[in-house]
Amino acid sequence: MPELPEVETVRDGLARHVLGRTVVGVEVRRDYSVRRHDGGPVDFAARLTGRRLEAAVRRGKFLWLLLDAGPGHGDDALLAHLGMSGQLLVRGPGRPATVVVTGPAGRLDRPGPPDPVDVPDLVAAPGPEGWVDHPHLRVRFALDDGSALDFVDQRTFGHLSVPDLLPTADGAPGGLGSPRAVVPAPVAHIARDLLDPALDRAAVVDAVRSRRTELKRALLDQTLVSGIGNIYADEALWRARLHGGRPTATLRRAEVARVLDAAAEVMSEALAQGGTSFDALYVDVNGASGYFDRSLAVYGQEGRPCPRCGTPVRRDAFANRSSFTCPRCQPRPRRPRA
DNA sequence: ACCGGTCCCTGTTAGC
DNA sequence: TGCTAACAGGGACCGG
Repeated sequence: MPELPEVETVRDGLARHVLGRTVVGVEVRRDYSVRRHDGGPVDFAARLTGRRLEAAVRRGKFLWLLLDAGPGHGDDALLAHLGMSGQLLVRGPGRPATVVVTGPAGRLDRPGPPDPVDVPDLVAAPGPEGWVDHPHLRVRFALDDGSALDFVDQRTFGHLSVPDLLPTADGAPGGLGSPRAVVPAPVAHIARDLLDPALDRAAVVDAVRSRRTELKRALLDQTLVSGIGNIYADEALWRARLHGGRPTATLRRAEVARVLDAAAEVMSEALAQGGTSFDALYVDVNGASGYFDRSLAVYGQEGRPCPRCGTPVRRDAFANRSSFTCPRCQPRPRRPRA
């Protein structure tokens, strides 16, 4: 599923493939994919038709395309969250599909080669006259140059909407890639992420310590710092040699800073690996799964040796999910987690 | 106001 | 072999 580095790769791809284009048609094939849009599917399509895509912005795992200002419509944006299986594919006129975004669902939680069926049907797709639709195509945007932007989402946790824009609280750009100090209303409560130069790292450290919860829960709290999911939380905690069950109140400033640095580091590395050869077909899919195959120290590695000390990685239930730790590098707190 | 638990959804896989 | 249950994931939402 797309984590922050993958979403950033998508943002970058959108910035280079669809900016400046105008939406000439919108086809909503699954209403559920626009369930967060207030006016429903018809209004969703109406608000986008005729609008120009002006900037591609990301904050945490939220992604949005700023729409042109003008009479007859508000100050708004096309907002996307890819959920756990969302993809945005640009299908250029006369070319096979360009994979703008990773990756077949489940590649990260079940490491292995890319799905041999999921992707090749895109390669085999003929030109615009006879496009073969992806089986999980949910929404299609027809663009004015004959290309299309496809929202494909197997598990439908992702969603699209066209919300109004609000000014940012700190006056800084709304996110990476934003020329303006605005954010979509549904993103207003989402904190900046670790790749955002406007993030106040020291303030995040204080905010984490002021919480009355456990460290991993705080790392996953998108109102403190955004973009850290279950995978990166576990990897960052392992790098920082901290147990996610540590009560935040017992943490030193330096410990919180260390785990935040580690999270930023893991994400930057993933971005560097996944984003290098973006334009080549399927590189994201292969690159992403390759990165995770080789680079995950603990996540999903139950029973395999810790890369640092060789102790078997341990799996514990956590909030209806799993946590992976090295029992030696990451000692559990004295008081067992609640 | 804050915090933890639940649910949304689908395809794959484990287990009976 | 064929079925069901468990599982993965982020975030909105709700109840304490």
